[in-house]
Amino acid sequence: MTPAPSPVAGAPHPRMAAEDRRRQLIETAIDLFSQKGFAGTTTREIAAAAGVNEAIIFRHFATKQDLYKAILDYKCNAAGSTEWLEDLSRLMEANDDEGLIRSLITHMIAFHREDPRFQRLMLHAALEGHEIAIIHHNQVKLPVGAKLIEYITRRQAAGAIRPGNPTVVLFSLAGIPQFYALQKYIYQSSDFPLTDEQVVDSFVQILLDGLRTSTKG
Amino acid sequence: MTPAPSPVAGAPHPRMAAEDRRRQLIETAIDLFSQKGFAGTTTREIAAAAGVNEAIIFRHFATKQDLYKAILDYKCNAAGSTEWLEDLSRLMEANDDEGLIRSLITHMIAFHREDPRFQRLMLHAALEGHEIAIIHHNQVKLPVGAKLIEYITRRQAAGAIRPGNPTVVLFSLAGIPQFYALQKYIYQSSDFPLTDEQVVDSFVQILLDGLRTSTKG
DNA sequence: TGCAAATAAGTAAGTACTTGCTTACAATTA
DNA sequence: TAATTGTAAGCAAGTACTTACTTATTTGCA
Repeated sequence: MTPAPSPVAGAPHPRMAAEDRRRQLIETAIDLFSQKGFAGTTTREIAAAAGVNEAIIFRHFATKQDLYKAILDYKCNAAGSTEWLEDLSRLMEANDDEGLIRSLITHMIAFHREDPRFQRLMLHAALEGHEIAIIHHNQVKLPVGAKLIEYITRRQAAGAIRPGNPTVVLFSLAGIPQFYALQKYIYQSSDFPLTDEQVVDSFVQILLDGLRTSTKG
Repeated sequence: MTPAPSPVAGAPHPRMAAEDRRRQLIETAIDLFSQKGFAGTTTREIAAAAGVNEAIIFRHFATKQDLYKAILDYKCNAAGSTEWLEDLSRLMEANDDEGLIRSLITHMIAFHREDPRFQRLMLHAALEGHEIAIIHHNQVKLPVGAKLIEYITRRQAAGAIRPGNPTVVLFSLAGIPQFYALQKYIYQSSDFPLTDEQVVDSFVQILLDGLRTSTKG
């Protein structure tokens, strides 16, 4: 039983096991789709980048669209986002506002830092109105958002968070790290001197002061 | 001197004056590029949407890229963003933190509400790494950002804004309205019950409390 | 174990169609 | 007439996808 060769793009070894080849094609596709979008990437390019003939793409995936959708399954099965959800739940039960804000910001930034290709891909998909963006939105963002809205509402009732529409509070909470991560990891418009940890600390302080019941009148 | 017919897509009248036709093609191109991206839009589609033969696109624009770039000139010449810059400068001179935050947020949201097509287009361009996104970034966002950084630094020295890296403060300031506008006007993921004015009020309060020198030891 | 048969991974060279862009020519206005 | 706006038809190159066929690996059975 020989160990399967690691699915590296452009590896010299031909004749790969089907599962490995499939993974390699998906990885290569993520690379290219995330850089140039779905319409901007050709199956020929993907094949060339993977170092195989174009036909084998269509042996593993019926259509280009199928390869596109397979990316989502591949990433969702590999994602360890369930641990994070449990983390959030624990902090919510403890009414730990600061811990919750910190965890949310930290993870939102970490997602972009650790997998900017996937985030880029999802942005492309969302802009082009592709199905996979909607699926991802409904499976990941909506549930988290709903839990947070619930928590915010409860904490508002307890007088710990400023009153007002809880969605507005959520937008403030999510907007800051999202914008930061976009600028730093997706557009890479400016190299930024501070580490993510330092930035997170500042964001947490700003949001804590901003979101808690006003100390002024 | 007959009044030029308004450049409406699919207008029944052929034989348009060159300048009008040019404008109409640009408007139509904005529509399609903003929906499907540059690579995802064909010149044939643009011609069909404009109700003319494909060849006349290339009479007015040497290449598809040229039409793409012309959009930027067209929009920049029509933009009334200079007034806004003067508005910002005035508020900065007066050290009016609240007024400045409100103006920034209001205008960032208004840009998306009033011209979501252009914002979508720029998002596409930024993701695909097109030149026009860099030009727009350098001509619009960088100058405003630099002015704001300058202001924040000054107000930090005066003890009015919390200390720390001014770019972090700017990210908080810009991130919230940007995220809100993206969700509401670009992705249209959820219809939102509150008006922009109400949302702006909340954002201003949150940011004022969050950004001013901490009231708590 | 040895080894042919079955299975699956690979390719070269196409398919029908679409792409951005061009050319030759007709209609409209000055 | 002279200039300009328009179009029909098509080009070479590229698109997603197929086909016919070759090669390697696994498997069933002596």
